This record gives sequence, C-alpha cells and structure tokens, in this order.
Amino acid sequence: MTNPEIIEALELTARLLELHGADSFKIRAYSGAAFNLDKLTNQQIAGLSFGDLVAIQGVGKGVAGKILELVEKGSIKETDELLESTPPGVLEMFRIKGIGPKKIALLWHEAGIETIAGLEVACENGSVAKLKGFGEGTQQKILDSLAFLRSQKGKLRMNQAETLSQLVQDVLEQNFERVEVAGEMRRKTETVETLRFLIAADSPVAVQKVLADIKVLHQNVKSSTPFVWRGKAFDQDILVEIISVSPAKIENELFIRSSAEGHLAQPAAEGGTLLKIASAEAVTTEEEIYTKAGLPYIIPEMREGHGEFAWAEKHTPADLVTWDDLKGILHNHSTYSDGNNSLEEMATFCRDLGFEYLGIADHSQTAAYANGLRPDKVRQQHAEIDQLNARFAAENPEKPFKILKGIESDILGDGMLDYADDVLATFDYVVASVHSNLTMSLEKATERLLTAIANPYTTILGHPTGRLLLSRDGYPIDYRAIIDACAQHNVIMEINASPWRLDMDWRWIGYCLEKGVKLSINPDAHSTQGYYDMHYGVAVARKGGLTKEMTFNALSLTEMERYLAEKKP
DNA sequence: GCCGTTTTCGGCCCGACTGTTTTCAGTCG
Repeated sequence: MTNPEIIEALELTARLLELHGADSFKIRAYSGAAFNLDKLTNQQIAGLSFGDLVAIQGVGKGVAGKILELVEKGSIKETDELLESTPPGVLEMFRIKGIGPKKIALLWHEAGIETIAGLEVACENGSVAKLKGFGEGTQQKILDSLAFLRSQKGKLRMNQAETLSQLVQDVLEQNFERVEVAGEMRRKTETVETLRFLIAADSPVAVQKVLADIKVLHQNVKSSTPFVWRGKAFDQDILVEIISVSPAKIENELFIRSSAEGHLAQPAAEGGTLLKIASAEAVTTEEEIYTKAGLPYIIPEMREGHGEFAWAEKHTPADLVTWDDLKGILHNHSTYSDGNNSLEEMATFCRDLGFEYLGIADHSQTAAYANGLRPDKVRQQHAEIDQLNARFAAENPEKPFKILKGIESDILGDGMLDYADDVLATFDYVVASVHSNLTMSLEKATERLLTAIANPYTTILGHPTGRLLLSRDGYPIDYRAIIDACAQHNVIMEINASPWRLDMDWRWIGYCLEKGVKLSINPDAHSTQGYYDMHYGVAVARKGGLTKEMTFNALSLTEMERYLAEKKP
C-alpha cells in the first residue's frame, strides 16, 4: 500500500468522523496524523512497525493501530462502518467550494439531502437558503460550484493525463507496430478532455478487433466512423480516441489530428488553408506541409491558432526555451514553512540536478496556515543560508552553487506586502503572491496586484490569478494592465509550473514578449521532487512562445546576482 | 486522539474573511 493511499484513508476517516459529529479533537488527530505522514518523503509507511509509527509526530497509539490494520487487512473496520452509514452523495459534497463539514452534515441530517442531484434541486427551489446558517449567498455559491464541477467533468490536468496516456500508449504498443500520440497531449494543453492516439494500419476492421480484446479498454461510446474507436481506459472518466490511419498518410493525419482548428485554418501562401494542403497528397514529414503552404514551421505545442504565425515572423523554434536552458530554480519552499524537505536537502538536490542556484522562497508571516516566517525565523534562515553557501564555496571554489535568499510574500487585501521595508530589504528577491481573499471583482483584484507590482521590493509576481485547474477559477484580472505595470516597474512574471496552476496562463506570454516582460518558470516546489514540475512549466512556456532570452531563470548565477543587485531599491 | 508532563489528565485551538447573523460560526488558504 502506497503512502498516498494510507494518507487518503486517514483523511477519509477524518471527514467521516466530522459528518457523524465526532469529537473535534479526535478529528484533528486523524487529519493531523495524515498531514504529518504526508511529510515523510523517503519512507514507506506500510513497512513501519508500531514503534516506528508512534515515534512520528502526531501519530499516537490509536492511529498507529489503524495504520497497521489498514496495511494488513486493506481497510479500517471503523472507517468501513462509517462509510456504510454515509450516503456516497454526501461524501461527494466535500468537493463543493464554500461549504464544509458542518454545513454538509446539516444538509444531510436536517434537510435529508443525500445526493448531489438532490442538493441541486433544493438549491433551485430555494429551500437551502432557508436552512439555519445558510442564505441566498451560500445557496448561489453551491449552484455556481456545482456548475463549475460539471464543466470540468471528464477532464484531467496535464500531469494526470500524461500518466494515463503513457499507460494506454504502452498497451497499444504491445499490440500495434506504430502508435502516435496526437490531439491535446501532443499540443500539451493544460487540461485534457480527450486522449487521442493514431495507429498505422491498412485495415481499420482488424484494428477494431484487436482493440476489442484489450481488457483495460472499454468501448462504451458510439463511434461515428469505423476507423475511430471511442471509449474509456483503465476505468478513468476521460474520453479515449484511437484512430486507424493509412500508413502512407500517417504524417498528414498526425498533423491534422494534433492541431487546433484555428491553426488548420491558417491561409496558405498560394490559396487554400493548411488543412487543405495537409489533406492532399501524402508527406513524409510535417515540415513538408508547412513548406508546401509557404509558411514557417510551427512546433506541435504551438499549433493552437493563437498568434503562432505572428510569433514566427520574429522567432524560430530554436529560440524557444528548453529544460536545459534553465540555470536555477526560484520559487521553492522548505521545512521553514510548509515544505517537506529541509533547506539543505532542497539545496543539494537542486545542485545535483546540475543547477547553479536555488532561490528559496518560503511563505511569509501572514500565511499562518503554511507556517509562514516571522522576522526572527527569517533571520534564522538567512544565517543557515550563509553557512550553507560558505560550505558550497569551500567545496567548489571554481564555480560554487548558491542559495539565494527569497520569500513568497503574501499580497495583502490592499496590495501591500506583509513585511516592513527593513525586513524586505534583507532578501535577495521577493515573489509577491495572493493567497487569501480570492473573491474580488476584476477592478479590485487588478488594483491590488498593481499596488504589489509597484512595490520596489517586488521582484516576481507569483501565480497571478490564483487558479487551481479543474478545481477553482482564478479571480478575474486585467491582464494587459498587469503586464504593462510589470514592464513599467521591471517586475518578472511567474509561470507557476505546478500542474494545478500553470499560472500565468500561456496565452499571455506573447503580450509579455511584446512588452519586454521576462518570465520565470517556477515549480513552487514543496519537496525535492517538486522541481520536476518545471517540466510542465517548460511545456506551457514553449506553447506560449517563450524564448530562452526572455526566461528569467535561464540567467546564469552571475547574471542573476547582477540583476538582483541592480533591481534592489 | 495526541501530547507532555504537574505520570493521569487537561489542553489542544492560525487568522482573515464571508455571510449570516444581530455577535459569530463556518470556511479557507
């Protein structure tokens, strides 16, 4: 049993206890144990003894016993019993934003609502607003949240899609000679609705026959044409499309079935469109299609019909940033705030990946929930950074690895950063981010960010909209005004590379380039493994046309230090 | 249920904001 499975079981137990009105401190004990177990980055919980378990902070005799029971028997009896007496629809309500355990319990026990559908009906006829502690506002919030959840149904975030796509691809490759990933996966979209694969085969019927025998594939969606298979894979709620194409025209089909309509509609030099040319005679490479159309070659990620040809007037694919161009990692957390690895672990791992510098940027004091740093903690961290840097310098005097002193400073409701200037002045750089009070109007949210950007201590604007993909929309902002202000105040825009965020949205990279605003691909890592999220950041950065030249963390350590010194007020 | 002792039980418990209240409980990051 994996660590996430064990942690999920404890969190589920805590949720169930909340629904059934258990003692609040008992609930805290379960969720607290889960929280602490989540911090074990290099230990298999399933292999631990009773003694090992109770030695973990927040895990006592009770929870340790439950974990052993879970590992041995596959479930916890108490949890199973609670599950049996809880309608699944009630548990689903935990996904709704704006209501928590107390309100869900009330909906269930007082109003007798046991399903999401029932909840929606009750909201629509106004009866939820009449419940104690509810009102028109909460009722509308529930309806909005349900509508949002419905709109996101059947979609996956890029990282989830990548994992599932690889599984399907592996299975297909065991059965067919040539399999190509097409569609959204090839364009590296931030969320994915359809996993699309092409199979080179002369007989679509033969392909269908083989597919029918693959156990992990289920064709439960009617196909409109015989060469397109539509269904589900590995019991996941996302559409999988497998298309048989003639081997002679696979490059043409791959091009057509990976490009967005807007891209295919691009007019060719001598009339017609890219689609028309791609649909004509067979080619052996995609480059040929662009050559025939008299258009510059566009990489698959950029084929969105979102300004890629205008971009190509000034740039070539060789200008685009790659992972290898990145020289440092700037937005990262350690155990000083809510990270899972110590400062030293974060630094040495970063160094061993071949980077020249690590920018640590733990949470600031307002982020109490994330153990944000009070000024005395800041001083303590800076002392430790000085020590580590001295060690790195001694170990490799020629080209020492370096930790830069950063902070992820909360942007308060009025746009102020949450330290006094004398504390802000002690950092090498500041990532300014919004974490609370997320329901602002476009005007207020923009004004708030503009104030933060104008602060002379702000180096980077962190995840500008606060969106969590498939989970919550970002607050609305006036992108143009924000990017213009970044240009004016020499502030870097973040591409937060966490697959949950990918914020700033890649669609605004072109405008940043136009205005001369550099972008930083930041993983927002909360553990050493979190660094790898930059893989997703690089994908969307390239998609938006980000060049190496305009990538902030493609600066070498020397260049970075010079920039930061000059930027400091 | 966990912790830390005052070794047998009492205390645990971020803080801003929202929407519902008419002084605060619930939710969130």
